[in-house]
This record gives sequence, C-alpha cells and structure tokens, in this order.
Amino acid sequence: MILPSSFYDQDTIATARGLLGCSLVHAEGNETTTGMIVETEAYPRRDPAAHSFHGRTDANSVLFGPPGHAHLFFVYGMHWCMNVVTGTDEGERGAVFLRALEPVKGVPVMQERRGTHELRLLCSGPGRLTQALGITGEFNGVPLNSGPLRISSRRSVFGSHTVEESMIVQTTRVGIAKAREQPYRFYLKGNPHVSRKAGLAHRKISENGPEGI
DNA sequence: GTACTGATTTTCT
DNA sequence: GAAAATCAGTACC
Repeated sequence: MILPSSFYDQDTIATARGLLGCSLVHAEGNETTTGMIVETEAYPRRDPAAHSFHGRTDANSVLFGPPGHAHLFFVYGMHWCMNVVTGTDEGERGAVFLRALEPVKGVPVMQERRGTHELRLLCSGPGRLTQALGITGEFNGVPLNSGPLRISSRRSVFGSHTVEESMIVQTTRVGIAKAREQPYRFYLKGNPHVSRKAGLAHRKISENGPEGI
C-alpha cells in the first residue's frame, strides 16, 4: 500500500490532487504517528512562488533530485515545513507542499508533541503537522517509499473516481507573495482539519510600496 | 467570530 | 538587512 516512486513522477498538479486521502506515516521504534493528507499545494518548477524558481542552492537541492523524496525547510525562525518532490510534464521537478492532515494513529503522541489535546490543532497547518509527527530537518532528502517516513495510498476514503473529484476543492495558495492568483491549493471538502476555509491569506499585503520610512 | 502582533533564525531573488 | 509556503496569543466586536 506504500506509494511507489513512480507515483510522484508525474505532473505536480496531479500529484497534489492524488496525495489527498493518502496517509503520511512516521514509524520509528514503537512510536508510530499517522495522518491522512487533507490539504496540499502545488509548486511547479516554473512557478515564481516555488523555492526552486531561482535555481539550486544548499537549502533547496533536494528539489532538484529524484521524485518521491521529502524536502524539509525551516520558516519564520521556528517551523519546519514539508514538501514532496514530484515530476512535471516537461520532465523537470516540482513540489507538493503538505498543509494539513487528519490525525489517524498515535494521537496521544501527537498531543504530547504539540502540547495540546485539541484534535483540530494537532495537524491543521504545515508547521503543526511536522511537529505532531516529529518531522524535522533531519528528514530532508529521505525517500518516501522506504525508511521511517512513508506515504501510503488511499484506502476507501473515496467511493469512486467521480466522487473523488467532487470532494476536492481547488483554490488559491496561502501565505505567498508571488503568483497568488494561481489555483494550486487543494483540500477535501468539509474536512474539519483543513487549515483554512478561505483561499487568500488573511494578512494584508502592502499594495503600493513602503509608506513610513 | 475577525484582526493584529511578536517570536525567532535561516537564507540569500 | 530583509524576507520568509507560520503559529499562538491577545484585543476587540
């Protein structure tokens, strides 16, 4: 039931949609934490908002490697966020950003790591889900079809292919400054663990340059 | 319920 | 030096 590496070697949008309903598993020792992916964002290689857009650096080198591997990056001085490396139609790499999970297994461990018992607050956000599953920068570059970090395929989350498509909401991405209008965010309709209902970031963007120097 | 702010550090357009 | 694919807490309606 583990997704084969070939799954990730496809268009980034298709991968972002296909990962909804799949399970992210961190199994190490006797502590296993699992969450169903309920919210993703696509970052195609040529997207100005993609971390790989300006070329390869030390921090993003995994994004230029083979599909099906985890890319971890640190944001805002305190949070780890996780990408999955994909392929694209042009044979270049893209990334799927994991934004939210529905806790499935190891809830007590997640509650301890997150410092809260509220189920809604365990994995409903990119920084929260990595903390809940104990995923940090040491997982940067690991494969997702073997080892402690894996993604397994959908079970019976969707009744059929047609139902599946109707359960996916497509909207704009969160928290980015560039290419805000691109509808590259996907989530499962009605799922309470989705990080936000609205598509646009809640924080205002400065519109006409600096105003108070 | 919405709106704003501070925390904190890695990275380099 | 400034920006960053965020979160939690506070204030106010």
